This record gives sequence, structure tokens and C-alpha cells, in this order.
Amino acid sequence: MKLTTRGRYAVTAMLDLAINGGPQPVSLADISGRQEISLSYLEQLFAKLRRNELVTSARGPGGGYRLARSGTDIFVAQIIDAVDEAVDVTNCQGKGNCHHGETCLTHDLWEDLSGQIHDFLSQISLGDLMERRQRQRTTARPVEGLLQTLSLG
Amino acid sequence: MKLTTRGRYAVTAMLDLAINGGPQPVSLADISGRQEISLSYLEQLFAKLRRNELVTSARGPGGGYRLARSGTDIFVAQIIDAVDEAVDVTNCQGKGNCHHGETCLTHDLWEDLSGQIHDFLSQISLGDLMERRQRQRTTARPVEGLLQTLSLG
DNA sequence: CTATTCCCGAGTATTTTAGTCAAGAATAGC
DNA sequence: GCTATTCTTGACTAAAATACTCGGGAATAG
Repeated sequence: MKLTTRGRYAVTAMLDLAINGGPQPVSLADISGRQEISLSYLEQLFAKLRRNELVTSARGPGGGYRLARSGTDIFVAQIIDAVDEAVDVTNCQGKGNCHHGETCLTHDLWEDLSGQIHDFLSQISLGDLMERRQRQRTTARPVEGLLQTLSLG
Repeated sequence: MKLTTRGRYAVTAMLDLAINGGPQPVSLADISGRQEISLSYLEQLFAKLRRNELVTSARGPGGGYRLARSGTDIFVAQIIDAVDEAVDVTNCQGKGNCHHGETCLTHDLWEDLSGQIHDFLSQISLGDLMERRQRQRTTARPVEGLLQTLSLG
């Protein structure tokens, strides 16, 4: 699991789609305009999102992208996984053939840590983010809303 | 909060220091040899770790680095923060002067998400990682040990 | 037909990452 | 004091990743 700006772009775009979309598709040009992400960059991201079956597409005028399923069933981890390929975290390619006693420390450690983060982001759906956004709009104290909604307890 | 290979290097090196160090300092050359991280790269990382008061240094023969305090009081998030400067997550530099209705969606959303991850990594200390490593060495089933030790419940 | 939109691959500028190199300062042990 | 060791610093560089451009195509609504 990596956490970069690309993942942020993808989550933002997907959230835009969740908010502004519905039965009718949303064009990448629209998202590009609203979120100020370059159109061709979005094209690349959505190619991956589509291959990972997070969105469906419709060509031609009035076409665009739709969420492949309900926002409550699309999770942040899935979006990030779709656009940010996993890093190769080992220096022995998982073969365990490291000579020194301390080696492969790296591998197990980081796999577990990023696994934990992955699990965490697997619990947050686009629906959660939308709900949180709604709350932020309507209430005076925005942050606590999210923290209560999302915190693991 | 970013999650890159640099942070992994830093956590690995700090864990090596926690395991192989103690009252007497550990030289970067030793860590470099064990963890197969280039010496000069380690130098750069440890400069940052020292500025962030996570390690102390001793020059001269027999010198090296020591943890600035107990491993149970040094947390993964602190290490990553020290070496991976935070990304600028806003496109309006936090001024909130975005014209379109949907903008700054990015900012709040990502700040909160990465805040959550940060909080999570703030709960895992070097001591936890050492304990977990110990467990992994002595028990047959390694993974479950960590999951129980570290999981949020 | 035509404009719109997705689709795809190749190419490119910028930034980041990972690493090199060289000079210097402190210090332990002789 | 000399010397080897080790940190300290800064500048520089190669390679990779990132963010983006460009150009052409294919589907399709009107």
C-alpha cells in the first residue's frame, strides 16, 4: 500500500462522481473542470478504475462515467489499490534467501503495517465520505462529525 | 502523511537500532551492512531523525547513533513524519478561495483521511515492533501474534 | 454526418528518490 | 599530537515515478 497524490486524485474524482452523478453519467471534462485535474490524467486514472470495475462508462454525447455500484459499497482502499500499484516491499523478492540474521525484517514489518492501513481504509466507503461532507455543510463544527463517524472506536 | 519507501527505510533502520543498540551506539556502517541501505542515504535519513530528536549521535571511533529515548516511546508516525515531509494537499493553499462549489473537497477529505492514518501509526511504537518480532521468532504462527498485538480491537 | 465522449498508446517535463562524492569536525585510543 | 573512526554537511547525479501532453482512434446520440 502506497499513499500518494495519485491516490488522492482518484479518491477525489470518485467522490465527485458520487456526488454529482447518479443515473446519468458524468463526463471527465466536468470532473476535470470542477476538481482542476487535467483531463488526460483523469483518463488514465479512470482507465484503471474501470478495469478494476469501480466505474462503468458510456461513450458518445451525454456519455461519461458512473459508479459501478452504490457508493456505500465502494471503499477508499479499493480506489487507491486500483490506481497505485503495490510497491515491491522485499529486497529478496520474498524468497527469504537473505543471509544476514536481521534481513527480511523489512519485508514482514512493512507488509503488516501497510496491511493494517489497508484494512483501515477498507472500512471507509464513498458513502461515508459523502455523509461526512453533508454533515460538514450543515453543522458548525465539522471535524468531530467525521471522527465520530469513522473512528474505529 | 505520505507512505513511501523512504519511510520504510527509516522505520527499518530505527528498528535495527532498537534491536542492535543499547547503551553503546551503533554506527551507520553497521546498519548499512545489515539492512543493505546505502551509507550516504542513511546519513541523510539520520540527519533528519536527529533534527527531530528521535536519535542522538556520538562521533569518533566507537561512535554512532542511539535512540533518543526508550523504544516504547518512539512511534512509527514520528519516524515517518521526520523523513517524509508532509505533502501540500491543498490546491488553494488552505486559503479557501476556490470558486467552484465543489472545490476544497480534496483538502478536507485527504487531511482527515491521512490524519486517521497518522493517528493509527502514532499508536505503534518501536517497542511494539520489537515485541512482535520476538514473538514471531519464538512461535510457529507469526502473523496472528502481531494482529492481536497491534489491532485496534 | 457530426459533435461528443470514451479509449489507448506513445512521448515528455518535472519532481522525487536513492545514491555518490568530497570536505570537514569531533573524538577515542595510541 | 597523530590517526583512524565516525558523524556532519552540502552539492551533485542517475534513475525512477509522477503528472501531464498529444494524436489518433472507436462508439454513439442527435
